[in-house]
Amino acid sequence: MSDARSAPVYGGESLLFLTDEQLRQGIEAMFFAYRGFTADPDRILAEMAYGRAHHRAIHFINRAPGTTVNNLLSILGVTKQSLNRVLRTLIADGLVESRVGTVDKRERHLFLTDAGRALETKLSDAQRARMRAAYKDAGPEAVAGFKQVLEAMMDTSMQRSYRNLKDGPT
Amino acid sequence: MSDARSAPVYGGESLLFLTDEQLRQGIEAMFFAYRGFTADPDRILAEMAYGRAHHRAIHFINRAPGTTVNNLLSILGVTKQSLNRVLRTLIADGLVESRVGTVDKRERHLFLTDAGRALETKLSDAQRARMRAAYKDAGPEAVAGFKQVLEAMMDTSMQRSYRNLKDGPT
DNA sequence: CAGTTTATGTCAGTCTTGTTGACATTCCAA
DNA sequence: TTGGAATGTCAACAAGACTGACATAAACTG
Repeated sequence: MSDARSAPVYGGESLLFLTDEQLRQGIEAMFFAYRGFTADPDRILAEMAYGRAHHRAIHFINRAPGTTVNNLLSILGVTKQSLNRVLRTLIADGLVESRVGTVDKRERHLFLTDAGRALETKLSDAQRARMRAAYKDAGPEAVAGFKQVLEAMMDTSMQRSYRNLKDGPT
Repeated sequence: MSDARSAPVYGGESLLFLTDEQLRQGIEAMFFAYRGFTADPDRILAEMAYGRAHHRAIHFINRAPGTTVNNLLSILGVTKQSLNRVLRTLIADGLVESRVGTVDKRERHLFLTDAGRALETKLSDAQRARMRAAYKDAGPEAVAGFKQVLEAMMDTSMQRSYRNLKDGPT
């Protein structure tokens, strides 16, 4: 499995793209690209007292307004205690509003305030600008491949979250 | 710039893939995929007293044996204090060897020991297995697009690091 | 050779963000 | 109605990032 010479086998098509060296390059590409991916919002967040965790919470609350803490938890993949600390500061700072559920009073439904939406836009704009440049640079076919590989890299539970957000819950 | 209706403009080809919604999907895909990307090594590392920082150091030392601390620093993009803490434990645990430079005695050249290489292989295998599955699933054309977009997402300094590792230093 | 720069390492302190444990509230079903 | 399950909160702690200050040794420069 870790054979550096892992034989490029030929079936219907060349499998040279599955050599360990190719895979290693993909791993390094992911590493470096993710740094670029987060760099711009990180710069903005650093000026305020916020971090990447705040960005993620804001992003997904914006994406699915009224979502519950539990739902957000499963999307973000952190513990509720960790998320709660972030939410507490966002609520205290008036960026997020937490409303007690009407049908189930244990649940809290989360919404961005106007100020929260303003920050979301600022962060999103920065991140999308880089994304747009990369997309434009690579072209639509490359983008299709990009998404295809990323989706195949996810756990099935994440694929479900991803598709739910993409297509809307069924 | 944050106009959700950002006009799909038509030039020589459709630019529908550059809508804010498409970019947002790409952002979320990166987020979820990166979790999958790190999940397997993280599980292994958690069993030992190590974290993702140790993995990164081990990966790049393996990739460029004899590299100096400073060089590793610029690849990883962390502070020397942060890297030093990680290296200290890896050296103490006998996974990494630090040799004083022969031509410049200020420099320390870093190498994996046999034990270090063994761990590297274990971590790499896990990560490559997922990568291989994703690649196989998506096919060679998608993989080409995947790499193209990732590379376009990097800062130029990271692109340089990435290409150096890929093609070997000129 | 003296002074400056470079490469590395260390100590101390802080911040973000993850963790576990304990607990309060609410809902639901036996 | 009572006990368990679900939801969310608070407290304490750990990993790993950061900055700043400083020490040492070697290399370079004028």
